[in-house]
Amino acid sequence: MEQGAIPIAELAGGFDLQSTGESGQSYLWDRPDGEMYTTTAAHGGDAWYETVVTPIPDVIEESAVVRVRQVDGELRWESTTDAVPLLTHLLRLDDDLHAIEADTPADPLLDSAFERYRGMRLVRDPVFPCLISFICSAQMRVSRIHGMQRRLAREYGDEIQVDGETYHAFPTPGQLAERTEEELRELSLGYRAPYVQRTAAMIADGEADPRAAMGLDYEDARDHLTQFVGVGDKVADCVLLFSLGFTEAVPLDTWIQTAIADHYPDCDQGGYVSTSRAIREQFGGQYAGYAQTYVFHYLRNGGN
DNA sequence: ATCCAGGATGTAT
DNA sequence: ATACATCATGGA
Repeated sequence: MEQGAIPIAELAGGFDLQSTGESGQSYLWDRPDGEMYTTTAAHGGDAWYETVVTPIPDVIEESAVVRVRQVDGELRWESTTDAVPLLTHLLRLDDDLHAIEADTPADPLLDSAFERYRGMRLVRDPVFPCLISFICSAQMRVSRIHGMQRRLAREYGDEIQVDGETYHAFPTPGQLAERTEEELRELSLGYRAPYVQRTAAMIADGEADPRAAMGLDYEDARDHLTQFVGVGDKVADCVLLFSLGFTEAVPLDTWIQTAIADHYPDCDQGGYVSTSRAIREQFGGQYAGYAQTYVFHYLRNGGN
């Protein structure tokens, strides 16, 4: 594989690979050391993370294997292609974290969360794997969501052999659409199995395209995504934030609902849409999703 | 054993 | 629009 390194010092606001990779944004990376989600983020870490990326228009034309680790102030990578534009895309390395933090309102919770996980970036997942990941996320723990995506890739995705190692791409819409609900239940998807199968079929059949949301205003984009089975407002917000580049999206999950109750009670407007508007403004508007992700990771790790 | 996890759906009001 | 029961699974 090709190799290279990106100096962290060249990235505005730095970078923290472990908090970016293990904060419950993306479920498409894996640690070959088997320690995903097992160690606290306290000591940073220098573990390898790897993923298989299927073609992304204007970024990569062929499927690629990418491995990356953070050590000695560098982001070192191995890949079947030039990983610099690919990692820049997937890990949003061109975001200016200084500017984003400066645009985020100061309050005790946000200050603590940004300080604790400085260098954490949003991800930009491929949209179909992201959509399936968050359909699977309903009432499920982070580590188990990750396990589901690993099993889907291992059972139904294309195999790629590189340097004697076997990698598995995430299945395409067609590959998932041709599985039965019963087969997916065998992977412990539970009641989410028919949601995954039916959404994959909608996309494979050309009935709907999640990428069409990219050309819409934020709330219209969210409504567009809720047409998929198993996708409500919250999952739609996750796809907008972690795949489609809507950095203003604030997914209202259980942790953020708790944060609203404890820290921003005036933002509780009853329904999802109006509460979303209020917390989005509370978190600074355009990059409110960054604040959401810091708060989520901070609170989920015990608020310390 | 009982509770809970990055919620969504179908149904009734 | 809003309220409610129901939906699998496995770890604490």
